[in-house]
Amino acid sequence: MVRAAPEKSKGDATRERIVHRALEIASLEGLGSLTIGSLAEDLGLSKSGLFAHFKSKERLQLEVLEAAASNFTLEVFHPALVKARGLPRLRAIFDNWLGWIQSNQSRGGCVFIAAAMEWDDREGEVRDAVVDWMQKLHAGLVRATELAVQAGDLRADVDVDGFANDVHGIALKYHLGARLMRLPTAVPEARASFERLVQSCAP
Amino acid sequence: MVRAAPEKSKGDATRERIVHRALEIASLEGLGSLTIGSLAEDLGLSKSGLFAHFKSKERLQLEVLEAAASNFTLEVFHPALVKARGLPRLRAIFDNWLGWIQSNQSRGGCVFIAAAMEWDDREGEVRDAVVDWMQKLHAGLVRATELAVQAGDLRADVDVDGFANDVHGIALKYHLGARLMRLPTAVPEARASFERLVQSCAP
DNA sequence: TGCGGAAACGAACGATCGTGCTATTCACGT
DNA sequence: ACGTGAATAGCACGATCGTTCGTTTCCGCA
Repeated sequence: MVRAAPEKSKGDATRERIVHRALEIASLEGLGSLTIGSLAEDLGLSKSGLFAHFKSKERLQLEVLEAAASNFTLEVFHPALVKARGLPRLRAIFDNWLGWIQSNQSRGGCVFIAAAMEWDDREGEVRDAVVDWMQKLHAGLVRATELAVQAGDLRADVDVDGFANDVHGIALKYHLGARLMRLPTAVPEARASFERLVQSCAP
Repeated sequence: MVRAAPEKSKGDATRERIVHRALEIASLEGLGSLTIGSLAEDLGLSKSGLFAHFKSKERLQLEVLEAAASNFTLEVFHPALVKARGLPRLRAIFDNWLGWIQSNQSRGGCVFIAAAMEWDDREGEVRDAVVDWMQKLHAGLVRATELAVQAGDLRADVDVDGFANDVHGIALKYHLGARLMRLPTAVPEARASFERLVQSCAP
């Protein structure tokens, strides 16, 4: 039978469970180190039973990225929409982003950043998906920056693309400081960098 | 026999050859994806013959990082020493850094950045080595920034740690733009970010 | 209640992983 | 020139990788 929208069958439930756990592991060990065998054992499934849900490992990786992308917009962009257009919303996006990267629970860092470094010299659908998401992220940052300019929170002559790049750079450096270096000062340092950047663009 | 300094035996020569090629591959595929079998085949050696030089894969990875570190100081920091203390030297370091990341030859990006993302949630000597190098990199950037302050090129009240963080962030974002996104505009954008940062700290 | 298809399993495959052993080849000092 | 230790090769090991196939279990509808 061909179902239409909600997809609530038993298979879809475990499939969701698999992707959810796979995202956690991929965040910790990297999307490339994600292995079907250990993932199946971790979930109490058989290797072949898990594999049957996706016809290939690459498909699993792509669904993991898809889930991560939807989580990102849900945890970073959406909550910021309640803030007023302009600097408040921009700051909320940045703060949520820091929280997403740190993610005090078991999740380990932004899976896209790790995947971006892992796949930057490879080819294939995984790489394409990461590139695509990065473009959307950049577009989102640019849009928020433009609104801040329109709101008069930033000078009218700021390079919105450059501003988005700089914010992204601060987030990347924060990822290093918080996760690799495990610096307790990473959050205030990142916030300070952000505020300095905003200050330098203040009208 | 225990030799002292120059180490010119046959074994050391091939050992050097191995590490050199291993660094190239690790830059392209990632330090974790580096495999002894394919590396041996690539060099025309037997797997066991190559393995005998290092007693473990981890040791090989550590020597690769060591070689990368010495390359970095040789290509990024040392050439900048001919420039005058202050902003000229700082700018030279940044430019050399961009060149190191892009590295128009077969080498693929900064192996430390990739390793940093790959090992940020693992434990072991490789992680320790990456952390150690990152600290030294930060110290080098801070030192160059301090000299720029002393030279009067930057305001006396700038947060040198924060400045170093921001420069590092710009370089990280450039890595993404140049390698993953393959943007031809990555270099001028990174330079523009750097100049904006300097401008915002000008006396 | 029974039936049909979806879902999960068990076993096996070829390949490759890192790592030990032993044997062979080579370079070099006496 | 020879003998010796370093350097490399050959082979095998257990483990694990992604993937396939055939079977079994289970859910949901008639």
